[in-house]
This record gives sequence, structure tokens and C-alpha cells, in this order.
Amino acid sequence: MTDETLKDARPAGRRGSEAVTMEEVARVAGVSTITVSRAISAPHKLSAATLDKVNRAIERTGYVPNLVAGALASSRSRLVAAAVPLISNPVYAETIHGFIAPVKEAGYQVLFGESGYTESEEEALIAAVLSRRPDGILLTGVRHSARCRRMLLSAAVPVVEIWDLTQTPVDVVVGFSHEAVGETVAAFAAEHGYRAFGVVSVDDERAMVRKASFARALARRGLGPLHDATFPGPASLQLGRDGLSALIRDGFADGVVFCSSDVLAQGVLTEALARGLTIPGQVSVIGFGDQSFARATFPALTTVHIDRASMGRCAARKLLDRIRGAAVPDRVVDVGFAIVERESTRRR
Amino acid sequence: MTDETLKDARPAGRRGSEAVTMEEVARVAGVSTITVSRAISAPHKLSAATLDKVNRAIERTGYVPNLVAGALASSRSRLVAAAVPLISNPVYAETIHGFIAPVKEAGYQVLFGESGYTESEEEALIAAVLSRRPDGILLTGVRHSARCRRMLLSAAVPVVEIWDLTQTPVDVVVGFSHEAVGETVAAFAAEHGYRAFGVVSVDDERAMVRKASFARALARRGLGPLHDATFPGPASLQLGRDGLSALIRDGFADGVVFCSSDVLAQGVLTEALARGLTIPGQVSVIGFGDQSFARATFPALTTVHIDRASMGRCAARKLLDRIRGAAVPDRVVDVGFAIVERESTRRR
DNA sequence: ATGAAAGCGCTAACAA
DNA sequence: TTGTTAGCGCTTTCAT
Repeated sequence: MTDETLKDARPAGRRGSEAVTMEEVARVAGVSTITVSRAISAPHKLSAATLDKVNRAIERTGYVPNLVAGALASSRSRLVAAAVPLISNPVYAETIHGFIAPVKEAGYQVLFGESGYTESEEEALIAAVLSRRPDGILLTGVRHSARCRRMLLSAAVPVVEIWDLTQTPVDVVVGFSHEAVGETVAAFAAEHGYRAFGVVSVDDERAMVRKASFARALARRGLGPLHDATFPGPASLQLGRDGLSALIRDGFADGVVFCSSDVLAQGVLTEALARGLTIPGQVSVIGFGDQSFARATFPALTTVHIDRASMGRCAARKLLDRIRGAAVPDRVVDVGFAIVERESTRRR
Repeated sequence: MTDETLKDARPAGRRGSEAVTMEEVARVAGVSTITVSRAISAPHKLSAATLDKVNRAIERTGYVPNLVAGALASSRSRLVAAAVPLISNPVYAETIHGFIAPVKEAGYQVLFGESGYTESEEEALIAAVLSRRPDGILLTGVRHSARCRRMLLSAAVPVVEIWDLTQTPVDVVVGFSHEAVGETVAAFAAEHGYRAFGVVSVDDERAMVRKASFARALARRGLGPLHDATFPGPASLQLGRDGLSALIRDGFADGVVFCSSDVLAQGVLTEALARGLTIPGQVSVIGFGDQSFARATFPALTTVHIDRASMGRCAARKLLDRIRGAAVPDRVVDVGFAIVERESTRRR
């Protein structure tokens, strides 16, 4: 009977949640809720005595602040969203790893999602993410559907794009030029005196840009032909092996193969060894990414180095700057790349 | 003047945010806010005509629901938290990848954090995460500080632990026995007739369990000695190379080396080749994880296969079941492991 | 099938 | 330095 009365006495709208609230802490500490709020988010604004009282009360009650309520009240979620196509791809995982540290340091948490390799997936993700009202968003790539751009723009949220470069970023871009990669690798191959050229690639957008740029730069030099083995992704060792087989079937011999990732390159290496071809004598191989295993393949892989963790960190700093409303003079940051020459290509 | 009046007419407490709200949509559609709410979360409860009106209004206004407000009102955040020690470790990245798909499918988003390799980091992460009121939490490992367990328990949130096994999970555990791995590898080594044994390992908790179990199982068989090269993590190729060097310095020769990861194993392979040792003639190597590159090392790596993506998927399904309040009969799920024999160990 | 009222737990604005 | 008041934008409960 008493119990029922208590239940009925409860205000109409709601079932009570059992969690300790700020009001409870305030009662225990003998202060108002705003004072508890200040003890947490602006302790320097309170007298030492009050702060102490509140902290004791927090301790005693086991209070865990509710950031959902806080975010609603303040319109700041202290959440940043991060999207990469596929987290199981180590190059993206390392970027995210680099991104996380400064973000956490600044008191933000990460809402993570995979954007896949299609526009519709990215659109769905962005729509979902925006409904959480993140304070900032990290996006992979610079090509987004019109709908994506519209959503981002009307949300007026800071955005950093990574892994590519453009003069017209949504907001800020931190990456490198895939065109330049293609050209630089072509120049490298030309300087080394190769006469036959192959590409083993997955069909992802940025890989296609590198391939096209590589092809153009070779053509400009009158070099060729370029044998092409492009597969629907994702990359795997087997795909690399298949790639070299396809090139050889196509007439490729005694030349250099530029791969769209180190994993593919390792597959090419493996297939070459299995066929008894000498490396770099008969087949030379260039990878992309410089993943940690690249220096330890047999033979060690010549590849294009990208500093992924540092790109992630830089993106995080830029995003935090934008969130804080700080001036961000360079909206286009080129983090560059470098060819690392190892044993899978012949020396000049 | 008119403008100022409008500004002043605004209710006291708050600066207005510019975003379209549900109230705005309701006005445009000529219905109440609750009807808009239903159009989004329970469309079947509305008449076709009303639903259509509301959808038009949503379209016209470009309304993006505010899940922060929704979460506060409903006490359901539609957010699940996921923590792994280090996302740049591909084995964890692949687990997260497997975890994400069913979670997204069910309409949840992922709050992601790195728990590092220390209890204090995990505590800080869990405290931060709980303040977001996630509907469920994924945690790596089964050892958590008392404070962590207390926080989780008093939050009364569904939890799935992965990558290990215990009879006393916080809630549900999906993993495999590292003890069993150590024993199985020892049995494998014994059956293959090895007489000398080495371990190259990083000092992470679960790796230490495998090592200890491996050592015990060898001792039980009267086999030994066990040469040990354990390093503070994280694993790298160079560490693997250093590991084999250390073992050899310690007197190891003509035997098998069990590594705490495939990356380390690849380093051991590399160092052995560099020293002109034959594999598996003079040095045999067993890895752990069966990462994609393991089948393509030279020689191909014998290793312990863990199905990481499937572990992630299984964990997601269990967590969603718990969130939905469904019966979860098995709170301890053993996903097992298997030794994959390749060329880096001699055949019996 | 639809709506009115109440309130989730917190913080901004203003006052003292 | 501390408190009062008003609401952030949504969903619950209950009524019609």
C-alpha cells in the first residue's frame, strides 16, 4: 500500500531511472545543481571549501555525469565522428590510431563508423552521425556526393578530409596527392631504366588516380606498354599473385610492377618466387603504403611511404582547432609521401 | 527595430540554435510533435495520409533528428561502446570490423576508444564511456580492475568481453583459452620431435598466459630447456629479429620458436634467413594470429589461427541480444582456435 | 490514430 | 562565489 502510494506519488510523465543525478549530489553536498556542474566543468570558479564538499558528495554517491543531458543543454557533444572505408585495412587503422590520441587528450570521444567504398554507404553514415550532433567530423577521401556535402554544410560542423588532396575541401583537408604519387613512381621507374611496366591494383578510387597518373607519366616519356591487372577490391595476397599471373599472361616480362598496396606487392613477390623468377632481376616490384612488413618481405619491398599516424594526428589537431574556433590558415595540408627504395627494385 | 523585437521576444534562458527541430516539422505538417516522432520511429502507427504529410515536411525542411535529445528522453542512446587496446594492431582492427556490421545493421552506432595496456587507461576510458550512457559495451580481455567492474555493474549495462575466456565474466564473454593455445602448441612441438624450444614474445597479459602454459606443458613432458626472449610491447618486425638473436645468444639452436604474434614470427624468419639458417631445418617458427600475410611469408608461416572477424560478429550478436533483453543462455562462448601448419615447421 | 502535458538531467543566462 | 530560472529537443504516459 505504501509502495503503491509512492509509485503513484511520482510525477506523471516518467518512470524514474535509478541512476544518481546531479540533483542527488547537490542535495548531499548541500549546494545547488549548478554548483555541482561547475565543480565538474569549471572547478576554478568555486571556493576550495565548496569544491571539496561537492567532490566528497560525488565520491559518496558514485555519481557518473550524464553527458547526454549535458550535450543537449549546452549544444556541445564533446564527440567527434571518424569514418574510414574499412577499419580492417591497416593503413586506415593506423590513421585512426594517430587521430585518437590528440582527440582524447582534448576531452573528446570518438564516434566511429565505416564509410565503405560507395557513396550511398557514406551518405547513410553521415546522416546517422549528424543526428548525434558531433562537434567535428573526420572523413576519408575528398569525393562526396552532393547530398553529403549539403548535409555537412547545413549542419555547419567542422570537417577534416584525409587521404587525398583537393583545392575545394568541404572545410579542411589533410593528405597527399595521388597524382603526384603516380608521377613520382613513373619517374623512378624511368630513371632505373625499366622498359616493361605493369600495374596490379584494386579498383578503389584513389588507386585508380595513381594508376592513371602513372600511365600518363610513362606515356609522356614514350615508355610502355603498361600491362594492367585491376581487380575489384579488397586487396589480398592471393589477388597479388593472381595479378602477376595475369600480367605475364598479357605478355609482361622483365620489368617493374607498381602495386596499389603493399599487400598486393607481397603477393606479386610470392608469385614471382613461386615461378622461379628472380627479383629484382626479372621482376621488380613497387608497393604502396610502406606497411611495417614491407621492410621484411623477401626480398625487402620498395614502396611509397605514407606517414599514416602523423596524418591522423595532424587531422585531429586541425579538427580541434576548428572546433575551438581558432584560425585555421591552411585549409589544405599536404603531408607528402616518399619512395623508399629496398631490394625489390634494381639499383641504378 | 522589428528584428530586435523578435530577438527580444525570444524566451529568456537560451540562445536559439538554428537547426530545424521536430516542432518546426510538426508545424509545417500541421500535426503535433509526437506524430512526427512516430513517423520516424513507429511509422506503422500512423495513417498513410498523416505519414505522407509528415514525410513531405521532413523532406521540405531538411530535418535531421536530434538523437541527443531522443536519448535523454528515452534513456536509450542507441550507442554501443567498443574498446580494444590498440586499433593499429590488425588483429583488433579485424575484430572491430566484424563487430561493426551487426551493430550498424541493428541501428546502433559505435563509440570507439583505445583501452591501452594498463588498468588505469581502461578505467579512465570506461568512466568516460559510461557518461555517454551506451546501451552496451564491448571490452577486450577479462581482467579488469575492481573499480572497472564496480562501475560497469552499477551502470547495469550489458557487457561483452572478448579475446579471452573466464568462468566469471562481467556479463558475457566471447573468446578462446590462451592456456589451451599454449598447451596445444606444446603438444604440436612435442609430436614433431623438437628438442630445443624458444619463445619470442611481447609482455602483454594474454601472451604471458600462453607462454606460461606452453612452458608448463613442455615441462610436463620432460622437454626443455625453454629459451625466453620477452620484450615490452608493442610487437614489431625488428623485435622479432632481436628476439631470435637473443635466443641464439642464450644457447638456443636447432629447435622451434613459438612467437606471441605473426609479426614477431616474421621477424624471427627474417633474422634466420639473414643468418643463413635453414627454415625449418635449423630454426622452426610458429606464429600466433594467422594474419593474412602469414601464408605468404618465406617460408610460409605455421601459426595459430584465430577467427577474429567472426569473434567480433558473435560478440555483437550477443551484445544486441542482451540489449534487447533476450535470453542469453551461454554467457561463456568459446570460439576456439586451430594450428595451421605451413612451411616454417618440419613435417612429422 | 492522434494529441496534451510532463519531464529526461543537465547548463546558459542572469541575478544577487 | 553561488543560486534561480528557463529551457535544450525529444519521448513517455495518459487521454481522447
